[in-house]
Amino acid sequence: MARDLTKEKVVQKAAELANYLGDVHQLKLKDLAAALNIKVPSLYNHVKGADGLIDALRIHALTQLDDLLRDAVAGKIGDEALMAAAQSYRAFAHANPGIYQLIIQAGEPGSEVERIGRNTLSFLLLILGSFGLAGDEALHVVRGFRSLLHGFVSLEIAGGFELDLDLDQSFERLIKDYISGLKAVS
Amino acid sequence: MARDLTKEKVVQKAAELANYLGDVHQLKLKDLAAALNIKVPSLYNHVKGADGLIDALRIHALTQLDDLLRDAVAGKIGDEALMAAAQSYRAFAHANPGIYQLIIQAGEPGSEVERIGRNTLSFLLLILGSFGLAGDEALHVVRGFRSLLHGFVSLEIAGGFELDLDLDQSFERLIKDYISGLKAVS
DNA sequence: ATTTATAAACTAATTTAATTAGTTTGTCAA
DNA sequence: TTGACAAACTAATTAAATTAGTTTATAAAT
Repeated sequence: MARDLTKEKVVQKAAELANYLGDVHQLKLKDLAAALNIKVPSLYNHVKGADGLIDALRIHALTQLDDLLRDAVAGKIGDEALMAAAQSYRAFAHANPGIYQLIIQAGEPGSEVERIGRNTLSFLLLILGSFGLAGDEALHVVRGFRSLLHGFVSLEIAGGFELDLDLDQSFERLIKDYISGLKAVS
Repeated sequence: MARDLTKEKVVQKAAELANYLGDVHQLKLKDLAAALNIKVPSLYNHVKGADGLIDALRIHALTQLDDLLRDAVAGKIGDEALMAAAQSYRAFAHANPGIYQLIIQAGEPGSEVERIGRNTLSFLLLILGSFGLAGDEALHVVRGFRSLLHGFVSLEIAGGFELDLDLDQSFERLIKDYISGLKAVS
């Protein structure tokens, strides 16, 4: 019965379904198995149960985000690089509403998740370097920047912004205000 | 068997346990019932099952946050009011790591949750008014401010900031940068 | 061509959690 | 003292995840 199902295909399908549902925790192994035309226990040949699936999805999401950021920022520096990073971060969240939430959990020391996280962090530091920031200064600002991005998109995805007011404008305004704040201080 | 157990006591105990566990979804009805010395089905006399409990905890959290903000800001205006609001928001999150996450979900139109949310929003608008912002301008900035706050504290609670670098400093820096950004534009 | 090893499927059974149905029992008010 | 009700209970059901043990298709080795 060795079919052509792989771990990658399982995770890919899980991501699709989770994004369709809008929340990864609404996806049940029963639904995933059905979508793959197998029985639930057969999933255990590919992922370590529900928890293992979540882990795999987290790695999937972090990898994809890292790729998107690097593509979006390529060739840009300073304000333009920061804005491009911000826009692609938000685009990633919109395209992945169901699994987005998985990216905020820190990885265990030594884990794959931690490795990818550090990778993305060092890339962000590179951008801030082009912006004129370094050392602890830059680390504080990376935290701030991540907070902005995560806060906005997670509120957006959760439906936390109720008013009838353009979200693109709110987002751009937020990033611009923050960037000009960075300049005001330095 | 009419004991002196009330819905308030059930919700209060649930909040304690959830905050102790650090994630409301790790709290099982079995554990809550045990802590209250009753059997699981008896919980249904007080809350509408697991979902009803979550709703009640959300209202509990939103109400508490609204109170804390009003207390913290009382008598302050401008920069000082914004900073006080930010610090008390973060303090709320630290004191309520398990149920904090519940506050970001928007309420159904007409619901209690929506009512409290609007209340807090109008209070924040009041602060921004003292800061010199009004209209759509102010609404965009409220969104930005909420994003900052939520982003920072949720990353913090989830362990998303891995580096050995003072978090209080990162937070204060973030708020200050943003405020000076607001001034730079206006 | 046949055997053998293995990966990946399966069925069946168990565990945990939430829920529903129906029953019992204190307390309070008529 | 009786009757109503709220709040507890037991027992049974449903849903989901997991584990154990079995079967089977493919692919490599004789």
